[in-house]
Amino acid sequence: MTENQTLTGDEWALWDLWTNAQRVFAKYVEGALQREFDISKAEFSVMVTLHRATRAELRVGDLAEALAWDKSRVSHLLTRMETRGFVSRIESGAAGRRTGISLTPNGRRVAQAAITVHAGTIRRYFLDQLSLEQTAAIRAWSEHLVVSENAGHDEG
Amino acid sequence: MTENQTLTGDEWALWDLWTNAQRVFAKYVEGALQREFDISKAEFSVMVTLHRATRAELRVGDLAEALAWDKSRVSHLLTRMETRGFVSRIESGAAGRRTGISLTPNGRRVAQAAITVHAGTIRRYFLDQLSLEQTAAIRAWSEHLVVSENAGHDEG
DNA sequence: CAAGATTGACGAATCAATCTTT
DNA sequence: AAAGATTGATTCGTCAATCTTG
Repeated sequence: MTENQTLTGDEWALWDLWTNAQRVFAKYVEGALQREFDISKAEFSVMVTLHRATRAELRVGDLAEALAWDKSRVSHLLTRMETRGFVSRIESGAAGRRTGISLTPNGRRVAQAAITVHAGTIRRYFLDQLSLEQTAAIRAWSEHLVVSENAGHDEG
Repeated sequence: MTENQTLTGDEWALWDLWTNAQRVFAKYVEGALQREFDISKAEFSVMVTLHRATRAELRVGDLAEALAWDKSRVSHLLTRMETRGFVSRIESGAAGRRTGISLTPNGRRVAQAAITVHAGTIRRYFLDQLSLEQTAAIRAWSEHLVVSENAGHDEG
């Protein structure tokens, strides 16, 4: 539990270093998407989800669940992406005339290219920088956290 | 360099796990500040910087530099924090009647308590979860990235 | 009215433009 | 005019309210 605690200088330094590294890394990853395709991380996430989907059309709720986002966030973003010609909202006549979302041909083209660039950035600044030990360390810590969330954790 | 690249399933899984862990961790850290003090991460950052400062008053530019933020962001945030009674903008008569920023008594009290809670959260979800090897791994990767930024990196 | 989606209002961050002091 | 700070416009995300379909 969170008793009265403070961090030592070393602990603070590690924390500070780590948060800074995250910031720098995010800057590289998102900067590449912005520079080369003028898309945000959020737009990229939607593109990836649509691109990977086996079904041709996804619903807003599917996207929201896959991305763990608010439905309204998805809806707002889709409106902007529709304006820019990346996605289209279509009628899926099959299972009850619900609105379906799909990438436009142009959106699909951008998605493909962005995924490649994104993979390169991750490789360059993340995967290629990690030794086996570092990979294991990151995996272990990450798994612990993600599992703790799914398990529901006892909050103070 | 970023040639035509894709990620293997394992690589993608590691990346996905890691980004998820970051999200979960941020949720814990920021959630605690929000829940217990109703302050955002940004407000906390300003409080910490003011609290740690040796000088009694900092200028907007000092805060902006320390936090690596836009000056206007600092200014906007200070306006909100001033409204909430956390900070005050005062005249520092000494070195040329420039506006100085300082924590109010209440702001200082909240800052102190928030720093303690924050330290506890970091301990619980970050420091206590890391073995020596993991700590070293994270430090090495972080240092590499942060140094690469300061050195200026060659952008493909 | 329940589920799914959209819309509007607001808070917060960014960028450009403006104001102030020397 | 240069440095420092603020302000305004725009954009994105969140929350609550509304619209729509069955």
